[in-house]
Amino acid sequence: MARPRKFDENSALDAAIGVFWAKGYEGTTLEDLTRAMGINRPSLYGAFGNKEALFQKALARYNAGPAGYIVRALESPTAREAAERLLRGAVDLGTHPDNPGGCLAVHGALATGEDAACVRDALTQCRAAAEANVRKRFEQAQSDGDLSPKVNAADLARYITVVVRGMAVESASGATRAQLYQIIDLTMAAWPK
Amino acid sequence: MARPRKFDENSALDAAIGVFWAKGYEGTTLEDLTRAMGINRPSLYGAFGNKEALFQKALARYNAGPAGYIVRALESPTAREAAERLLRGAVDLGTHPDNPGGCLAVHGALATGEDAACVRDALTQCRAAAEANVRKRFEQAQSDGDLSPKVNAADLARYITVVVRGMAVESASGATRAQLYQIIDLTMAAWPK
DNA sequence: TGCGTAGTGTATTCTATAGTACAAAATATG
DNA sequence: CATATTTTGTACTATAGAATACACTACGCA
Repeated sequence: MARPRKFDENSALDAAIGVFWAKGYEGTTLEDLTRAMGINRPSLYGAFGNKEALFQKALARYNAGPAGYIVRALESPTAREAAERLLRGAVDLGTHPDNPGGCLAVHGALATGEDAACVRDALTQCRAAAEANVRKRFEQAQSDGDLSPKVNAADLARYITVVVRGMAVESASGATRAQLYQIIDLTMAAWPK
Repeated sequence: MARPRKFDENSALDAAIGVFWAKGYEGTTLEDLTRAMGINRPSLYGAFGNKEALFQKALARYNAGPAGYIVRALESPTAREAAERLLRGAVDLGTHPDNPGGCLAVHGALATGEDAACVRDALTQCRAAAEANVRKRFEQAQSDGDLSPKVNAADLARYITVVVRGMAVESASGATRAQLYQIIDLTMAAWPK
């Protein structure tokens, strides 16, 4: 019962994700955002609050969308398969031609000034949560019997996670999909027997 | 034959390294810099040019100093030992209590706006150069006979490098030294026979 | 001892950027 | 058809941050 939105909130968020991903939180200006989202400033503030709130909403959508491969990978029948799918998913996402390189959770705000501390911390938590999910999946695998109980699940999860994040850094440096696929094979060569 | 500097250029650079490392290039303000360096703005501009030039000088000093472990590691007698020392050096540097977490080459400017593109590209090149040095060392090892000629040296170098950078991201999330040492063991388990 | 040179300190300028005021526009409902 | 309500567009404000003007200071050398 009022003037309707001219834009689709989710499409606008997708555009914002792209900008934050490519330029990082601090490197992104409101003009970058309004241009990419195809809306003007008051509409952005009306719909999303402010720059930080927009980032948080974009991050939530990123986790549900592009980063959804993580949850799906962890649903694999075995821990080993889950790890392989995690690695492959990270490469595919980070080198997809339609995306900026790497991963929003790594590129968004790794080191920042005080103003962006909230955003930086949100990403840190986001990465920690992902790692914790991997660990839990590996612990489950130990209960299931498809992963040796002698293995330290936390260490193994951290190892896979470290490789995923290293590949995100590497794709920002222009590593190709084929090059990163080779990393997966090497990484999995360390998988415990 | 003029008024002498009140400050030591290298000490000032060390302070600048610390700030850029902790907050990233874009997250660092000139006030952050002048406070940490203990000098005022005109002195900074007089001695270093501008913010970007200061960063480049700081990066050069970082490469020669804190990141000097890379070159030293590559002087190890065997490729395997070089890889282990690379990994250990990265953990030690990235988790040293006197340092910000991680690595300046990763945290300094991974994704930026247009203004910081030069800095971002300099770091990309810096990382690429490090990786190339590792690859060359591994190729040398193949000539020396301490690394199988069947191995793809570029892939192996990229693998080690990816782990190093992933650990840098991880230490920013608060991973401890002990936790990252475990990663080294796992990483080296993939070392080719 | 005076002068030239380079460095320092305060205060300022200029610009970019996050955020907003306000009026016009567009719809649903009475 | 009128009105309440939300969105939109233009223009603005406030502020922070990079860079600098200018006067003053300290030292080497003539």
